[in-house]
Amino acid sequence: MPKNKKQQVTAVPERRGELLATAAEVFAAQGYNATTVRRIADEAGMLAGSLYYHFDSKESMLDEILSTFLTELWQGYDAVLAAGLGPRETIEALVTESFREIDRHRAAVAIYQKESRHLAELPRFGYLADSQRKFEQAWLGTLERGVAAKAFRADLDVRLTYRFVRDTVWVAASWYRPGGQHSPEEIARQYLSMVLDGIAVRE
Amino acid sequence: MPKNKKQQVTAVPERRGELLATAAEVFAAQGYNATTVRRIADEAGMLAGSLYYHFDSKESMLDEILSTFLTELWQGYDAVLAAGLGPRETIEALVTESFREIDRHRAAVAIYQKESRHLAELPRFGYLADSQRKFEQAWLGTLERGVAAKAFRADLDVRLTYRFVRDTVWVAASWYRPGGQHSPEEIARQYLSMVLDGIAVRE
DNA sequence: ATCGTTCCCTAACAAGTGTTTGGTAGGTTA
DNA sequence: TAACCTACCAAACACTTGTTAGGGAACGAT
Repeated sequence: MPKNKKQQVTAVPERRGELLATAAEVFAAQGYNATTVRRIADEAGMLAGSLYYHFDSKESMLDEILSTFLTELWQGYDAVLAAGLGPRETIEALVTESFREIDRHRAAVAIYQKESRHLAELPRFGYLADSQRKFEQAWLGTLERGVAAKAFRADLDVRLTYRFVRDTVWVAASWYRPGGQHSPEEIARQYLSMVLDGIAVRE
Repeated sequence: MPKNKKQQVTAVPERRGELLATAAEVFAAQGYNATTVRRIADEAGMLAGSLYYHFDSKESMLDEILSTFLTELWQGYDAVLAAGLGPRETIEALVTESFREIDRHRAAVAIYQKESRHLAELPRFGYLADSQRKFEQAWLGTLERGVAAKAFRADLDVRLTYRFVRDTVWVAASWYRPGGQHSPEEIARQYLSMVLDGIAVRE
């Protein structure tokens, strides 16, 4: 029977979270493969070997960063999808939620963008592929629902539109800086205005 | 005085181009740092050391791939910008040209997307930063010109719009496959329709 | 005082990295 | 035939990589 330490009452030991945060920053800035554990340790003010007191391996750090992010992301998404909104409102809510996630997990999103494609092939990161499927289902389904309900144009290739929308939202993690000029909600508003109504002036 | 061999009459020795193409494919698929020269040599049917008959270093392969791509890109862009088109037509032409470049240099574009941010800090790859500045100037300038001419909406943050447009165009390299269902021109048409007019149905 | 736990350091390991050196088969030229 | 060039191989180099083993300082609990 495991003993309940005082520190373990908080879900994750504090130091562990700090180390994951700095690791995520370095991974995001330099790329996972280009990042050495010595670099992470440097940034954390310790030596490379000491990281292995907290983590099994470099890969398990990456794993924990990505899975933590995806878990939180789907909490938000599932709440939106379960709300029974119309297609346009669902898209608006998904976009807004996405920019909020970027605000909270900027580094993790950047890593996900760069590495998920080839990571998904590894058995350990199979949940990345699962998540991507759920993702496509949610967005594509909502777009198709919108076309059927005549809320969205029928003359656009819906799969192409899905890709454009998906990519534009998430790639924002590469330039977004928390505490910057625009709040996540403001960015979402601008983005939705562009995608829904276009940037051209209407005659 | 260097002798002019028959084979050197063609600007670049053929074998060199083949090797660069396979290197670009592997770089794009696995990332530059995650790619070993042994893997590239494998793919080319030779041994790692043999690559150094053709190239100075792994980095110089990357350099040649990216600079070749950017040179061709700017040939196309400069032609568009010099044509004296209106803002909307300029955007349309830039987008179309961009998707054509993706069609021709898919691997190079994918590499550029993934690696340019941290590569630009290296002196050797300073031209990446230069290119990015020119790029911003061309797109942002055209958008501002369009707002002034009342071709584009004035209530959108033009810098935010620039980022969205830029990213969505280039990130297409990550899913685009030459010879697929859509031609570059068709993709450009759909994309422009979305960005200019929006996906919502107008009342 | 002793024990156990937490958290880190020192020092090394084996595997993999980009790169170099010397050699050589085969074709072309003189 | 002899010299030369092209394009590769074979084998090694120095270095970096992720990871491990053993140890020890701090500290609260017993």
